[in-house]
Amino acid sequence: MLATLETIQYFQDLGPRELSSGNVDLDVIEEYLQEHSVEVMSGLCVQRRSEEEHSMAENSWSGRYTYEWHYGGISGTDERHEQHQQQQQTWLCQSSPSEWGHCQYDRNQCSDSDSLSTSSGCQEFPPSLTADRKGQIDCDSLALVPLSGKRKERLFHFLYEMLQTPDMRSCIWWVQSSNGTFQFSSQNKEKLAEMWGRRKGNRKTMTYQKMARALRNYSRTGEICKVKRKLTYQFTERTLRGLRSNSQTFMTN
DNA sequence: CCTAACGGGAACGTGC
DNA sequence: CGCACGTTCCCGTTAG
Repeated sequence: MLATLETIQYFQDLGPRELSSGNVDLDVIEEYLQEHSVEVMSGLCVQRRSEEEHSMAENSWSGRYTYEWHYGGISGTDERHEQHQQQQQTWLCQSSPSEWGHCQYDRNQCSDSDSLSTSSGCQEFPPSLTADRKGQIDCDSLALVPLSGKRKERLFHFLYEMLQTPDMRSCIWWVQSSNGTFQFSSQNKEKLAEMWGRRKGNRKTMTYQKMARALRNYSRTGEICKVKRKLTYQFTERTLRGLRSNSQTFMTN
């Protein structure tokens, strides 16, 4: 929590010029994220352990998908679990079915970022700090980073984290955050891929091509699907729900 | 025709 | 050791 706020402050401290120009050194951001993500998680775990000494085992996994992991600090009590479920229920009710075209790209809904002049109301690019700050940065920033311990962080966690990081918008941004559609920058997608590779500690440099292959596999598992639009993907409803409820829980505790 | 992006089979790596 | 699952490699295809 504290670290999350510090993170926001950190990016704010970079100054408006760098933020708006998108020229912030991505290495610096990555370095910062790596350093602090560990702190965030360990901090939460320590705090939680002291609060709920006999809660569920840390990092127990109850489902098929990684986001169904329950950190000790998240779903410790039945009451919390209920709240968690209610949250999901609420989310389900709020999201209109029409927003979930089951990964069918609908030109009427989303304007193509290549033709930004066409306004549809759902296009969230070009990235405006105000749009993001009022809607997302306050609640989700980096909360999903710490898939600590036994299970490796997965690509879609990383992407979601990047999508919540304002300064990564030169690499990746929401096309329509309400339905989980996001898009990679044609210019900076390789940079993002490299960051992913380095975070995983790969021997070889990760490329967008390889990262996209991993993304395609998500369509089989129903976690992310491809949108018929250049460099654009969509978190499935289930995935997005899991990601959001996780980050919300972090913030509210 | 060229290039960027996509698609998918198969090999590889890793945790259990 | 074997299995399951996620990642990476590689190459053909598609679209602009």
